[in-house]
Amino acid sequence: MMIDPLPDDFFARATVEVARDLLGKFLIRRRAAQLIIGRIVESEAYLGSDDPAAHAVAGRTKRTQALFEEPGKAYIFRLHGHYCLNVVTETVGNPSGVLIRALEPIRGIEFMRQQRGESITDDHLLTNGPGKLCQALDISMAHYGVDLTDATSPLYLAQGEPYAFETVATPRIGITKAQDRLWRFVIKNNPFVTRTRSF
DNA sequence: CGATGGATGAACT
DNA sequence: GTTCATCCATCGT
Repeated sequence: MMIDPLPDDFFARATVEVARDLLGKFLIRRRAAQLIIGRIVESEAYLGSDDPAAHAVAGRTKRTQALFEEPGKAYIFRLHGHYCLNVVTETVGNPSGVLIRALEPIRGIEFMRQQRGESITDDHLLTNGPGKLCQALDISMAHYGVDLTDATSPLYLAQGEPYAFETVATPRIGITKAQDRLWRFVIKNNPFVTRTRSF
């Protein structure tokens, strides 16, 4: 049950709602016989229109191609030498998505340590950032456009197990435009969220 | 074809 | 609090 994938219609909704509802869900990386699992504890919504901070403002390019495809697909981009993972939302042609910013390691933590480097001794640092979690789960451009609603994919999203928490909305991190919009969502008091930056 | 600039992370003071 | 290594798609020439 906890590894049943989320259905298509979970993602074919308003992006801000999907971002908030993804908190507590499981991100699952299938590698051979092993499942690497993290609980989503931080997310951000990026809208296809009226959002100056979103990649969608660049229009349909080779980089943003996946954003224009079906909701539930993976949109991955490279930034400063790191990968970042998004889930496509809304409808085909509406280039919206949710950035997965932090995970709480659930299963496969030894694999995550190997991926992140043996110098990482504090488990809180394994997956508390969009680039870190991609490194920890071995997510790369090989997963660009994969179906995150399919349990046979190397990467997908699942309901997870029951988990009670409070949600907090804050401004998004690392952007210079539209900083007034409270489209970052975190699980209150969860130690695996990213540190907030100052500007 | 060179320049630019990030939805970052790590290592500093 | 700060700096800086990082990569490549995109854009200007």
